[in-house]
Amino acid sequence: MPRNIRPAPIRSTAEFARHVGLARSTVSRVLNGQSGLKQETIDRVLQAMAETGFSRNAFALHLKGKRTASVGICMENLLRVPAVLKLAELQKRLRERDYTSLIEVLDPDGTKRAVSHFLSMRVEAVIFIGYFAEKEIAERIGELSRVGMPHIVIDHPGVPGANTVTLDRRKAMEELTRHLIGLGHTSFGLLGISEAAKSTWDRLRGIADALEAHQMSLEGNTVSFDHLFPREYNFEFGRSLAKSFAAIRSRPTAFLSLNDEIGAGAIRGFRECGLDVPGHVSVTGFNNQDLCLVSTPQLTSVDQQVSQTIEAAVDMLFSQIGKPHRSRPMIELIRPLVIVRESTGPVARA
Amino acid sequence: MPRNIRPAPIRSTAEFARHVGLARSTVSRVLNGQSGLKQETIDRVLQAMAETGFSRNAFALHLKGKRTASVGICMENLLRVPAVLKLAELQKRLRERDYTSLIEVLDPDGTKRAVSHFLSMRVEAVIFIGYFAEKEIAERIGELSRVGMPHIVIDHPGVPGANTVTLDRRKAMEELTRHLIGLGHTSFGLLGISEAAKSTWDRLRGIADALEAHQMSLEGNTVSFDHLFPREYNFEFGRSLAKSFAAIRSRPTAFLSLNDEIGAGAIRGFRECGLDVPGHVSVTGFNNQDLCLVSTPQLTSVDQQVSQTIEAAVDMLFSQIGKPHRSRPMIELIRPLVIVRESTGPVARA
DNA sequence: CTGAAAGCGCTTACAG
DNA sequence: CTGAAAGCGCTTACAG
Repeated sequence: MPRNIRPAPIRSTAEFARHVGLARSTVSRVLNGQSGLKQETIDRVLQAMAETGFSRNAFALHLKGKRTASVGICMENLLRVPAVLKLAELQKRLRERDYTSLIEVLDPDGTKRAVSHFLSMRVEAVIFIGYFAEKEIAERIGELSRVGMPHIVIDHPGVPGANTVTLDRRKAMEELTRHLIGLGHTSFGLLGISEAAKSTWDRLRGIADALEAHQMSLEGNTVSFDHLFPREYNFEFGRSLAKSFAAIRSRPTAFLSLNDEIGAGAIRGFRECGLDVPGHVSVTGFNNQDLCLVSTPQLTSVDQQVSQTIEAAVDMLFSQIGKPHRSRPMIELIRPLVIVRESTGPVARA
Repeated sequence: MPRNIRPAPIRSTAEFARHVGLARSTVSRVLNGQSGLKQETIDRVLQAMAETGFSRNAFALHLKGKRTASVGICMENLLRVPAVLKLAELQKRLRERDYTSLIEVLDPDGTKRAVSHFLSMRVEAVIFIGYFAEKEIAERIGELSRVGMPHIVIDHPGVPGANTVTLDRRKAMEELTRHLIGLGHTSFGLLGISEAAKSTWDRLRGIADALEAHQMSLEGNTVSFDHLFPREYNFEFGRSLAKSFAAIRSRPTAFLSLNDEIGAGAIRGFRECGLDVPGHVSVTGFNNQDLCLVSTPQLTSVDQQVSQTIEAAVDMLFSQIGKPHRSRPMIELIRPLVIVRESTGPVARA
């Protein structure tokens, strides 16, 4: 059956040159877009490329010394929507600069293997997106700095020595808290935000900033029930917390959540207990995901400004590639945007 | 300042062998885990690796003929949550088999460049996730088949000649429609599901299947207002459609949506017009995303069964790698799971 | 344009 | 264990 006879694929420029009837070096020159070639020759080569599906072996190409024009991206496994948007945006911008990207989606403690893969692939830089195990990422940054490999850490603030671009979560929480204080609130419930989780330390500071500016404090004006439930940081976690708060007498009038899922869950929980949002209690989320719109009432939240974040990261990245290594890390904070929706309102008159 | 003097990174096994004080071939044997080496030698090499951060040049490694043990993944740009879950799950399972993955996140019509990149990187297979431009992906599959490159298409049914794993969306819509018929509904509004979008053809067929089994038909028992709004397929689209439906007299009593966002938007739209869900109208979503829980009432939807899908895809993939090319494409349909929640109920008594 | 040659960084027999 | 050698598939001068 002739339809099943496939010509063996061409595996090298030598073979390919023979097939086109040209010298190996001539083919090579065409493929590298060098000048001084007859148009006819060029066309012959390109047509044969299309016909045979031949493609040069990238491994030989880069072995010969050609830049790989690639960067490695370590992406935290916990794939929430904002992280994914960042990845897509990042790859788009890298492609615009003719860079390819190697992506590894991994557990927060799986960076070692990924980075060594990147190094063996001779990437020109390494990017981390997400929140990784503190010790691990600090080690990786140390290793990369030691060999002078450019790097960026996106959204994991506080890694020693790391070039970092991150949303100013402290500022975000400060603004959110100020918004609530402006509505008359003086007692705050914290949902999933606590000193226990290292990654939320800066948010707690932001809340404190706003409180202290109005002669309030974390100790005196915030309450947490996080210890009552397993830390799932999802809709059900928020719902459970809300039900616990609904059951007590001297309940806070405003609630700040770690993320939108918890916030939406809290709204649901309060309403199931007969409390009106924002009539009786105000609730905020974080991340400004689609589900803020889906919630009833729609959820006040904080936008991550993905586009600005990635733009800053890419700029910072290319300020390192091909330049001498700088010992001082660069740090850029992205200004958050508070989106006020229906879930926050004036404190209820007693 | 000595702290700024970094030793120049070691760039080759030759240099590295000199540094350790061993022969190049000995180092090579250690790195390849060959037998017949003194433990002391092995330890010396491994320790020096750790100290210097040396890693073999992957390009030389694979040029020499070592399998790349890599697959290329083309990922549609339109990054919805289920697609991302698939990506993460896929990469995890590939890693378990010691495969690395090259991922390109791209526009539905950008496959050509990505695939040629994969081929030049000598991947052992190519995977497509998402819905691509019909003509483009058909061309790519043709090219890949011609050179005998294993491939899988996930979630784009109907590509000629393609090895395909996809959720049985026809079956899904049939079951969802049967669920509604069982609740007494006989008049259905379609939100974002129409013949116009090639990608929803199979869902329309599924609805027809269920209707026809009960002496109903698409023509006689379904209505669409899709033509009144720009096709955004998001929350606002659903909300606008619902408001249009709310305004008419002989309104359907059940609504089938293209996705969860539209379904949630429809619920919101109906409620804003004073209609109770599911008291007056029932609404369904598709994809079973987190936001189904956030919606009030919670949204009846269809789960994509990501884990089963990826498992089937990986199995199908490895049934091709290293085996002779088969001319008959393999096709596997994944059985969907209807999740009934609060947004669907008995038809209202007039 | 052609053709022969060197070299990129590896691995893998091979003789010692 | 060492050391010299061949070869993977490319590019890039170089002489013709």
